Amino acid sequence: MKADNKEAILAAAKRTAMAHGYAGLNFRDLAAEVGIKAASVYYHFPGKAELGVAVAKRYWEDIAADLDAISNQASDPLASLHRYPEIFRTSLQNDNRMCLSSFMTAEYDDLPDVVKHEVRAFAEVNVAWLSDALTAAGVVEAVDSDGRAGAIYAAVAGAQLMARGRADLSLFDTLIDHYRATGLLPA
Amino acid sequence: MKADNKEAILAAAKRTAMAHGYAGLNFRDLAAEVGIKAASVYYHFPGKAELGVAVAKRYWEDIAADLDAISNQASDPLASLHRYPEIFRTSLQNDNRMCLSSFMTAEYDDLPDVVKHEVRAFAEVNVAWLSDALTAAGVVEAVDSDGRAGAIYAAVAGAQLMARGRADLSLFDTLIDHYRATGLLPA
DNA sequence: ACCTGAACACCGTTCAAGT
DNA sequence: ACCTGAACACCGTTCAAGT
Repeated sequence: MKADNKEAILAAAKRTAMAHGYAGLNFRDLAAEVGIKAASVYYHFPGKAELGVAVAKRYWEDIAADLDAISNQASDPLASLHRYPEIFRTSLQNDNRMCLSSFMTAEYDDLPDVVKHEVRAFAEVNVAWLSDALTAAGVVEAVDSDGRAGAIYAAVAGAQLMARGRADLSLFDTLIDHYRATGLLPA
Repeated sequence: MKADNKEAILAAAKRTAMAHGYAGLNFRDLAAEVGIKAASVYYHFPGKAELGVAVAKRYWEDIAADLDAISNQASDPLASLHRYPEIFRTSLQNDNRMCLSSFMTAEYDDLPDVVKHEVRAFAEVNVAWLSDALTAAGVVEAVDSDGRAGAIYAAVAGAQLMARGRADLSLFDTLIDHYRATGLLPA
């Protein structure tokens, strides 16, 4: 059990940050969830900034793995693109949680610099994946792929935020449908 | 000066909430900004929930007035629609602040119910305005205008969030350009 | 190596008391 | 009507001490 406590803290922190943000992370509650004392958390993470870094990094690594899985499973780049919104849909399905990175982007002004870097890394991972898929699918010229990828990422993140505000998963699906119908996302 | 303190608190709270969210509002700092003691703020607002309601309500009222001004100044509905992103651009221009409602939507799980209602009102005001403009401009059938309006609102809010994360106003403009190029926003 | 109890400073909030 | 001082509970953090 001992060696797993650091992992358990990270997992609990990830769930908490996806619902309450960086500001919502606190060592006492985290410790209680894991079954240790608040002071013990400091053995694994020297401070809140370092915990924040570890959580945000773990988050984009997990998403990067999910995106990889989509790329590998999909029959072609267009099929991959079609599945992209699933990443954000899954969070909403999980008790109306949201992208940890979107939440922390809102909290930008209150984030330690080291955490900011991991939050940006999440956006970069998403944009890079989308950019590759868009180019491979022949949806855009390679020169324009990053810009279009950013637009898709921003729009899908916005759709997740709006759907969370109404606690309505079907609204997310409707918004994505509209992105497809208007041509932002390939149909 | 006395009668103005409530107004001064609201103004300071609005600025704070646009940078640090509902969680970032605190009576000590607000009081210091206004030049009174923290306990005095409780004379004007019985608690944080009531302050949150007043701030969120004031926020969407202000935006509703801005939207009205756009409608009245613009030569036609299409010109109105073209100016819509200005609303979100202005916040970023103001020290990289963001839409108070987007921030609070992220904080959804930690919001008192009364505050949630005002946050939803903001989205409704925006969607209703967009829906009217879209219909009047003949961009969509009246039946589809609400869905399309929601998609535009979500996408523009997402663009603001992403641009804030990079503290880069020009990124916001680029994203909006892409929404226009792909057809989500009328060109 | 991993955990804990006890303590500190700080902040959100309350409230009885002031003018 | 409007404001304040003093207090309370809570949280992030530290650290000496435990096994």
